[in-house]
Amino acid sequence: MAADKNLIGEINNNLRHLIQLLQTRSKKIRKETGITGPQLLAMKTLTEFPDISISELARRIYLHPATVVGIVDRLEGRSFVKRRRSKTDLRQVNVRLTAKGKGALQKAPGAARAPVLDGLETLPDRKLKRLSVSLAQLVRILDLSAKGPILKRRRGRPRKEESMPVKRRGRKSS
Amino acid sequence: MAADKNLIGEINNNLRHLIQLLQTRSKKIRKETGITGPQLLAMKTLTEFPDISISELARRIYLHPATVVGIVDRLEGRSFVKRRRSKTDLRQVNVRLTAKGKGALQKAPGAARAPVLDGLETLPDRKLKRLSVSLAQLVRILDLSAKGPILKRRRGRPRKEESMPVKRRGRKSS
DNA sequence: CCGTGATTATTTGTATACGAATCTTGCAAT
DNA sequence: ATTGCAAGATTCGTATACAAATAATCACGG
Repeated sequence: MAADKNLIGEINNNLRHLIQLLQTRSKKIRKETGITGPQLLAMKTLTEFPDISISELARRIYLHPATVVGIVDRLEGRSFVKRRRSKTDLRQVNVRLTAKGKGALQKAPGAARAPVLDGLETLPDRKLKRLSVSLAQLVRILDLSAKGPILKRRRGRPRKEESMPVKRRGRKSS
Repeated sequence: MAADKNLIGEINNNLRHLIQLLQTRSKKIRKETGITGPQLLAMKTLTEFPDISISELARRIYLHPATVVGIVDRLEGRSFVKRRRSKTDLRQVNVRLTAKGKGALQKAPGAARAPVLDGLETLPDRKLKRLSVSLAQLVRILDLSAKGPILKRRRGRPRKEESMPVKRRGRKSS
């Protein structure tokens, strides 16, 4: 068994398995809390960065804006978050947690608050560090491979806006 | 910055990012080959293990049988695979690649054939080994945490069956 | 032989998840 | 000002992905 091939194949396999485990985990959290993993992640992010736009939220949780629209739709449907059209830039829509949303977050059990890492705390620091480094390396490699030789610079500027009701736009309103 | 919290948070973050990168990768493969990542994975698995049941295929690629049904549906729709009801166990449905499916696999570019690891080969063996070990560790921890204290033994027995046309069953046929 | 529970594939329902198209708004160059 | 292009949010279409329910079959005990 060629060492290289097997190593890479094993990594591949473990990645598949890993993703499936995280998926199952999300389902379990949903059964326990009524909130899915991505929804929880979005709300957690909104705790840390209140009132950010859809796009910025998407960037922070590594999702496509179109995906985040759906997640926010569902959260808003349950009154966990609220949308507001930005005053300074009418294209943007800002999202923020409601009191009900904050309450739901607090009621979520520990497993939900730390979306991944139940057993990780039992690992010695050394292995934890190694895991972190390896993951970062993997991400970096995939990232470069994805973006190719191009490297895009992005400057973020602070934003401040206030309220305003939100009217949907886009291709078609039902 | 508390070392522990940050490490775990970073791992979490990198996992998110990693999943998104793999997702994007799958889409790119689809544009290039017309076949998605999971479909490709299923076909690759069928190359290695021809004529296995839906359940076994699902186990091998770490997916829920219900998910695999959809994937096989689409592959069968394009005549890349074929379903056959097992003769020895009428509950099972076996899947195998067609000539067209094999051809499509061969035509898939290198990136598609190694679903993840373009840049990985450039890594020195030492780092590769560390990555593999860390991933395995992570998977093991999540797996245990998912299954809890219970450990289920599964014995797989070999299966051999032959042809037969497939008629759909289940809740309702359209 | 007959019932009972387990196994297998499927369907249904719901939630991600992304790309492409679209509309609105912002911004800069002419 | 006008034109044109970029950025933001949304919709649509498609593909994962899983749990629960369902139907068929199997394996087994009596």
